[in-house]
Amino acid sequence: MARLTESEARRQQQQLLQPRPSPVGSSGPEPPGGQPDGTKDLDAIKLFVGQIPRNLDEKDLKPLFEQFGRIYELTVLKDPYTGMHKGCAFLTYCARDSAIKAQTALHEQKTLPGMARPIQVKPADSESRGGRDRKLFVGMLNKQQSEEDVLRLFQPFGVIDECTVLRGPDGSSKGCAFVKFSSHTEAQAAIHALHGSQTMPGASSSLVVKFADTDKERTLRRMQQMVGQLGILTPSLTLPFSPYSAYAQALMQQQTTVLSTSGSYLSPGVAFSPCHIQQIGAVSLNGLPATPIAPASGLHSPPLLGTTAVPGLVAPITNGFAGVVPFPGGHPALETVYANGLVPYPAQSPTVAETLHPAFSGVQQYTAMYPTAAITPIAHSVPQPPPLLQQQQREGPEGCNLFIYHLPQEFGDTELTQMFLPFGNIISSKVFMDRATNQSKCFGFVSFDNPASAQTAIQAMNGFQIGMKRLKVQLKRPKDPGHPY
DNA sequence: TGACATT
Repeated sequence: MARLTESEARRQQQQLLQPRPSPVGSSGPEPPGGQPDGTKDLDAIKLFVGQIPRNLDEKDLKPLFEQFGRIYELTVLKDPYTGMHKGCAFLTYCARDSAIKAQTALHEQKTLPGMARPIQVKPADSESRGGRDRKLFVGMLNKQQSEEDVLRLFQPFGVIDECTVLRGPDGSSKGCAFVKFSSHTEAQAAIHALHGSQTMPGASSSLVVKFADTDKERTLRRMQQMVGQLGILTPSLTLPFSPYSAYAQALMQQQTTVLSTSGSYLSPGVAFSPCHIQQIGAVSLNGLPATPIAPASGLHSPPLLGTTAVPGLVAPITNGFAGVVPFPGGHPALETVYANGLVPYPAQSPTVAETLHPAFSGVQQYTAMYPTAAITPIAHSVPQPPPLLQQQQREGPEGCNLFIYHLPQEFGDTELTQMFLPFGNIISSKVFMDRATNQSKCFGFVSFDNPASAQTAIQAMNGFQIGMKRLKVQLKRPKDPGHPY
């Protein structure tokens, strides 16, 4: 009964999150009541209201709820496609207190005309899940510290709903944890008191306590890491979701594919399984100083470059790039670049940066032509260990083979592959090595299985800046420059 | 600067 209502609510909320076409006619002459009105408390609670008669819209409901305080936002849920009233709403008061009053007074207490069941008024699922309002990320823990130790550390600041130390596949701590308080205020207090307050034995810097990333932020962070680690100079690094570079876009697309392939953790209604948490942890930690990828740990041997320290399901891409990060020495400039995601170039203003990147113009065009088909093979190639290793040096059909010059010295086959993975199905990729020195010759080949992918890659990557160089990406010259006769 | 599937 109440169960049913809840799961229904969840479904409805999920539907709400799906893209919906612009409302057509049926929502009435009034603008939908979703416009935020005034300001709300930082810790305001978004309420889910269920068991509303379908003939009542926002303006009909307003008086009922207004008696508990000023309404910030009230939105009746409608079917995204039919625009049909779904019999429930989201309600946010300006004051947190009003929400509590309304819940107390109304939830299960009153039945609206025509309804078989009493009205439901309770915090929306989004209030307890997915949001970053009371969940903390804790980094720089001692790897010996267990959930109990973390609890002990955080208990003084409030009621803890959940505490999870992130662990690797072998069960060893990753030196970080999630701690969920019962309220935003408690979480905030813990941040103030604990962040940077102490350095755990064995940790490389002081304790990190911050609100956990939302899914969006996590995705963005990962994208930025990858982009940053590639040393791409792009002003979009600080502008969330600004579709600046075709490459960033491709990465985003690819990640979406990866994420949805590996499980439904993007779906707000689905609780993370411990397994997912571990995978997410492994990935999202990359940007933090505590990561296994950080130069502190044993990544200083060239053989590790690009050969994913974590040959996992979720993050071969990330790891592959991450492998490029720590340059053992001899490339201070690049190291700087990769570490902070910016190119140490005289030109760092967005304007100049843009002019440096012919490839960045026409992003929309790129987006439009980015074929869905090109994404699909990625989904296949990602979760499986890449079978690319053996099939080197295979040329694709004419028009599918790229010649790439000005590769960073450190780029190996893996990095090359991963850099071009977003654009299509790669048949082979090869960085040429000087056989005497075993050093890269800074050029290589990538072959796609279709000419469109090759063209897309050229569009996006030719002129692409990595470190101090800009890539040259062209079609490989046809095999026989002469003629068959 | 360099330059098109190598030993």
